[in-house]
Amino acid sequence: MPTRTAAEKRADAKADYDAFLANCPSRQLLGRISDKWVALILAALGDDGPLVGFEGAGFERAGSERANGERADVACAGEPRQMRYSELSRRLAGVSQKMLTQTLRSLERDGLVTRTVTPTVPVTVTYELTDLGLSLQQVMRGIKVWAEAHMDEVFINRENYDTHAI
Amino acid sequence: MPTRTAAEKRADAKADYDAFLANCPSRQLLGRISDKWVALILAALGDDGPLVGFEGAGFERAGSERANGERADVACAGEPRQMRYSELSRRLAGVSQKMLTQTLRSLERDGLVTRTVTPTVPVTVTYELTDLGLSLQQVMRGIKVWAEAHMDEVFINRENYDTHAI
DNA sequence: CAGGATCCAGTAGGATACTG
DNA sequence: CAGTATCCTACTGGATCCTG
Repeated sequence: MPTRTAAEKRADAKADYDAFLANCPSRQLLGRISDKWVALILAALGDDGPLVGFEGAGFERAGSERANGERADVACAGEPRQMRYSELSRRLAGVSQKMLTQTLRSLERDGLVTRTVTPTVPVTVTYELTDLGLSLQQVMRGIKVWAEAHMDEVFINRENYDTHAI
Repeated sequence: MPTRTAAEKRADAKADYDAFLANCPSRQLLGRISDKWVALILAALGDDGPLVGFEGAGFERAGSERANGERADVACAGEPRQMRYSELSRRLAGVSQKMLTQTLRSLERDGLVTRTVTPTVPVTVTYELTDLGLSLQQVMRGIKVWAEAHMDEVFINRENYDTHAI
């Protein structure tokens, strides 16, 4: 059958992408997902627990208890990771609507999140990770965690660097 | 003892960093490391093998054979992940000297890589991951791999998105 | 509520030229 | 070789106003 879409042809071409190459699409994709807001959005939509052993059995979720009130807006009840625009906006403190919308659109286009519009009185829009998005979230999560975990160490290194080498 | 550096005071403050907060230093750090060039530099300095079981025993390294000459500049012999400036420059195809130098400085300052100058005739500078850098590389590697692995899927999603929703 | 549309400042980042 | 310095453009991203 001669009617094959470009997508199909690309799919079974199985090109071995290499982000080290300047013109490889994966380089561009890498640039797209290596983004602060992407990391935070994915983390927000996926922080219903560590789910380390995802493909297997028991995935325990991080106890959603944050004793000190302040922000208990995590909203991870039941079958989680499904947030409204305004929830995301509040969770990612300091994000501008432009960046939030723009990043969400990009994620939606790439098939990492789904956007669901519910025609209530004031319209309700929810975002949710797709399976693909979840797979990326698994690795992106690590970056955020790493940053939070090694902040102190980095601080000390910076101080050394700045004072020692003037 | 009253003589405690700011670094020390910060260290045992053990603040629970949260990148979701706008003013948290970890947010800034997250922004810094969520970078295409950071990902590629770390990957280049660390691609001496999968080293999944790093802390444990046998780490097999990816066979450093690239039959077709062209670029055999991977230079992962012996005790690997130690690259010269020019090697990195060649490996990260398309990177400008400015971005390469700038990113390397930043990584050095944060204690992720070490910079070693050997006063040969034309000076020789090598970069190497620190333990801290290696720990980050372990997670950053996943992003590059993910991008390369899911490129096709993303392509299809984009096509659907673009055609379906005009 | 969930954005779309603009405007505009800041900076990321490439190109080029020069140096120890 | 491994940068530094400078210039300049383009895009990032915030602020603001507007709409269904």
